[in-house]
Amino acid sequence: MASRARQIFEDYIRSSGLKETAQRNFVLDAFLATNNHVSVEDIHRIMAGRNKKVGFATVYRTMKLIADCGLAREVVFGDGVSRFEHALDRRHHHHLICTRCRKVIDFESREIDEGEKAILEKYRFEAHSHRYEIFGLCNDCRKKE
Amino acid sequence: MASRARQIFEDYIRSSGLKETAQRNFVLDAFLATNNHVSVEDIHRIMAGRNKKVGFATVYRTMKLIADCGLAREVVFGDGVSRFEHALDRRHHHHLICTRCRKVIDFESREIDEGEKAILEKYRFEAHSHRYEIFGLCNDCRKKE
DNA sequence: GTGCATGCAAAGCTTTTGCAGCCCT
DNA sequence: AGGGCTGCAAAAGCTTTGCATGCAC
Repeated sequence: MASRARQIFEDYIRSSGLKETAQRNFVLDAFLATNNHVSVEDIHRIMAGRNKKVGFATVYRTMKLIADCGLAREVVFGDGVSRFEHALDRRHHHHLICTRCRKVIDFESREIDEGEKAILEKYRFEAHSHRYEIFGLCNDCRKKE
Repeated sequence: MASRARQIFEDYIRSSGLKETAQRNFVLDAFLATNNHVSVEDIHRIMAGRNKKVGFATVYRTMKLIADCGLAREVVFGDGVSRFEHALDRRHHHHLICTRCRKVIDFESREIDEGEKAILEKYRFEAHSHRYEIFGLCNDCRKKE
């Protein structure tokens, strides 16, 4: 699947008249190597560990490309840092965020989706994107308390 | 109700060993005069219009106090600006945010609340706070399209 | 009188932008 | 050969902090 992602990225680069560069591929590989919710700093650190130093500006610029071609989705947890999660073959979901260990659990809920649908109809609102984030303690951290 | 808010603020100030100052009251009054979702800059502008100039730093510091005593709740819509909404006698709710006219509509949904409850049980997660934000076009802006 | 509060400016953070030099095509 | 790409540094925005002065108690 990583190779499929690379194919999508390459196609996007080509069809947009952009150029395939080593840096862009390093950033994509670093992102694909992660599981979830990485910040630009995370990506930068991963590459540094691989001796693939790329400037922060380039990481920012490349992550935008990766998001534009549908491989990543930007998520904002409200701590002033933007993060990216995988979007390829990934259904839309929401997040449980542990404020103690910083773990993020993805969830989906048919009931919540139905509730949203009802709200949108009630207010005749046309949704383009949405996010539902629940902050608190995960099960592991509750046990440790 | 504004007077009740002022009472709560005054009690909080006194019981914390802080000092009641003209600036703090100006900020509180400016906040109480608003309806919804104001940024620090909004507060500052309102006071400027009343010829009550207070430094930005003081507005930031005072809004934190107002939130600490339960009169305001901080909300983050992901555009890099913190905003505050009224919290006194205000049930928890979520937001529909029009990306065109920037209007914010509050909503509540029993169905969504139930869905959240089920998710929390499923993951044995202890929620401390949550937010559900739906971005898109409000009814007025849809008509104008 | 003491110590917190204020205001200004400076610093902090994350993210964006400008620009000279570099490299893909 | 040419124009996009990179990296550095500077800038931009929002928010916080340090510090001298001022004011509440």
